[in-house]
Amino acid sequence: MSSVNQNMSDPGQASADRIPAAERREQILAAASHVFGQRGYAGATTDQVAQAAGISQPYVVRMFGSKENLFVEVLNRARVRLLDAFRAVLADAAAASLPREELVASLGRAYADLIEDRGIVLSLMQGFVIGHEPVIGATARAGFVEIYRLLRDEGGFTAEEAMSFLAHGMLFNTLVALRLTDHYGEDASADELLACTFGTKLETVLKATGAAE
Amino acid sequence: MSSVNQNMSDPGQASADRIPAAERREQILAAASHVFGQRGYAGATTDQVAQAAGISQPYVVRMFGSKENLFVEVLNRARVRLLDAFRAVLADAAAASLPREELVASLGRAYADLIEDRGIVLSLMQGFVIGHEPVIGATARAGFVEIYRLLRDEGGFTAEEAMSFLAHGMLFNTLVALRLTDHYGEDASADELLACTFGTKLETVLKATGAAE
DNA sequence: GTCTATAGGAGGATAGAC
DNA sequence: GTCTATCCTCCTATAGAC
Repeated sequence: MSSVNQNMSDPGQASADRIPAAERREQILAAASHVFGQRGYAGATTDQVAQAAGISQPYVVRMFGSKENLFVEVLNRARVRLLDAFRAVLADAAAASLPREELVASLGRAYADLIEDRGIVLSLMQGFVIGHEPVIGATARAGFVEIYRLLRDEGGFTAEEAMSFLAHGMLFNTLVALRLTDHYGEDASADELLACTFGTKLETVLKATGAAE
Repeated sequence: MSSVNQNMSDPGQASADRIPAAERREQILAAASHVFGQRGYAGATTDQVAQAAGISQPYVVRMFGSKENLFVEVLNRARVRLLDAFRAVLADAAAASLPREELVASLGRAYADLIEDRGIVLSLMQGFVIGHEPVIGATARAGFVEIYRLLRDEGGFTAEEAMSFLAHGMLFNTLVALRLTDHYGEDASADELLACTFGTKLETVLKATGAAE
């Protein structure tokens, strides 16, 4: 959240807040994931992203060309993170030749762990919900189908299994986006739903979503 | 979509486009459901709602006080429609003392039929995704929990059953919001997922989502 | 690589006539 | 009940200096 700059292993000019573009880019994407995840594409402003990243608004636009393009890159980053996490689980599962049920549970836990960075899951969800936008919509659709395909092809899921897995993922996303997790303990029905949805990962999720402002 | 006015049973001035407030209100809410469902709360403008309703932008604001308030009313209207549809199914099921599995299927079909007016389902989804907004978020949370409670209390679902039912509903919403339904036939994986998710209601959904612009 | 200044355009809301 | 005119804020994007 702060704009402190640590001692770079990269030599050259040691002072001044000049950071290599690649690193700055990642900083901005991380900040943007957070902001877009929270307020949605239309609801977020490039200035909010800039402030979260500790830089000026025009620089955000300068670096990504446009707000739309920035959001597309946020979606791509989130998709890659998700696919990587799932592929890691699949590799482990193949090595240990886990039974199918165990695999589903492992993938579910990996998904829940992704919420460590709430921006990932939420910005994806914000992308899913604006399929109407030509560029963003196409990106979101392609990403969604790619995840389905991963489960079917690399995970060996049946259509039914993959569908149900995704369904629970969408409920997961919705409960986080709704911020029901932030209101844990206020309503018995809601608590029951949260407990049932998140299972053993309830604590993880509550902690991750409660931490951020 | 048109602003034609039919012969009112209500007497008084027969000409001029003056419509009783209650009816106008419903017109605006229907238009707003459509627009908000499509573009989200922040992405939609009161002027788009006005044009969809065939009236002037200031009149929309005048009648509902603010854009935020209009959206809250859209959410309330959608929630009531959904709860009514579910209660109708539950009443029938009780009368026929259907087995649990049949009940779940019936509720699923009722939900799919709601998509006849895509705005209902989509504006709800757009509400769920901005839990961050103080007023709208609280409304959306309360509505979501109310649906869960209906399934548990009036439907006799276990927590697990209700959770899974909601999960599939969220996937349903997501696929419609993503507009994957508008791209049916373009990708084999996507088609498989759509077929698996919507089942016998696939045709209904494709027709309903394909019709609107 | 990063900032300040600012153009230019929407969009929500209000005033007030009819 | 409904419109036109309009204010004022906010926001994306560009220009150009350092």
